[in-house]
Amino acid sequence: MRQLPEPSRKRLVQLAKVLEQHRCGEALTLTSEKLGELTGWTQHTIRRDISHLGIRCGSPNGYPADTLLAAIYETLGIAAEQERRHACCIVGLGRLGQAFLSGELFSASPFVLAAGFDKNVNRIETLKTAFPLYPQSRMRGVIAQGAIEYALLTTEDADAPAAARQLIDCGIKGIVNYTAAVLPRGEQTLIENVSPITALTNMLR
Amino acid sequence: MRQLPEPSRKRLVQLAKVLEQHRCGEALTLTSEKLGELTGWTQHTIRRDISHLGIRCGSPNGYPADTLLAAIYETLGIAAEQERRHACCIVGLGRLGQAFLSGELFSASPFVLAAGFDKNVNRIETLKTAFPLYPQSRMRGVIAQGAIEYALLTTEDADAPAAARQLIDCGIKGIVNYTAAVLPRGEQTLIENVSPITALTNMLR
DNA sequence: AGCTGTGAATCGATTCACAGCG
DNA sequence: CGCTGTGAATCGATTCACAGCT
Repeated sequence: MRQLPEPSRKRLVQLAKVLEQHRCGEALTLTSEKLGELTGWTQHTIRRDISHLGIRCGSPNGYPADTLLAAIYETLGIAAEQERRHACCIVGLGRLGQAFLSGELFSASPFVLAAGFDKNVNRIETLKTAFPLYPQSRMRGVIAQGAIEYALLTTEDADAPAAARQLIDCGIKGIVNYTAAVLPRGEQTLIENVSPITALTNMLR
Repeated sequence: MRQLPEPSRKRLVQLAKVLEQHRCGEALTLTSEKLGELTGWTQHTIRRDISHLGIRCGSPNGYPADTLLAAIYETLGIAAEQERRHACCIVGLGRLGQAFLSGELFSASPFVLAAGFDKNVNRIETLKTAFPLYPQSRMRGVIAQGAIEYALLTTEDADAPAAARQLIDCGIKGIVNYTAAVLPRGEQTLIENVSPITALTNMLR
């Protein structure tokens, strides 16, 4: 099996969500045409993406939804069965960071919030959370000890590059960047930019 | 001038941010190599992207930062001078939506928050904001009247598809989707998926 | 018969390589 | 001389077209 192309990977993430949404009560099999309608991609693209999974579960009435979903989970590394969880942390506990603190957002996902960091010690003493909060200086140790893989970056824009550099030095696998700052790049650290400004600017035309 | 390729557009958005960060005090000209270091892309890619702008401002010491920035703004449609503002709204005023309400986030951008919507009337009466809040039923009228172009979608996942359909029917230009739901597609409506779960799942490997 | 799955063709983006310019 | 700017080459993803399966 060849390495999954990046665009296909991202589409499969969406496709998995579509299948989850359709899970209960809906048709048990879905054709590539139907999946195309639901996602906005062509049936060609859908079929190619699915073929990357290396299963061969198609039939004249389409793909069995459950088999397909399982195969996507498998390929993406979300092996549903084996209950593999990925630990995440939040860096920056301002207004935006606090919105994620409840952790409910993550309850139906393979991710768990395991720690929060802020440079303001006052905040970490005041806030009530289901997981521990630490001053940013303790980042390295906590990330290593807790085997934390990913980070949500929700600091002030001005503090973001420095915080990102720390995270990269800790060997974090990926940073979801909610700030408008452009972050330094690390060899092994992936970055997804999701600041509202960036997203909106991307759409301008 | 040909139509700007989508990948180049997105890189130019980032490049503009890098130039803004370097604006004060730093070198007045930047070579493609330097820009490459700052962004993680190759100098080839950078030069190609800049060539799409159709200016010819390069020299052996690189590009003049201010000219370059102005050209990017021009091409992206953020004509800094003419103070063209793009009105946005927030749909869904739960924890996450409220984090955006202050609108400070948008102050250094060409975007302005012009309205908020929630299906829960209680919320729109309780919250204090610098712009008006409405029940979701009034979306169509408010969006038309306020010439609102873009929306941030921060409802519960379950309510997201319906809200998106409404927005698409209103002819909104783009939706920044903070929910994990996969949204229906409209002909003229762009969608950026920025839910934490989606972003994290994209990075899994 | 109608779908999938996949080689082959196409299309578009990135990279190379070098001419032209400051 | 060292950079930019851009045709040409390469690389990768999407689309086409059809063989194979159910």
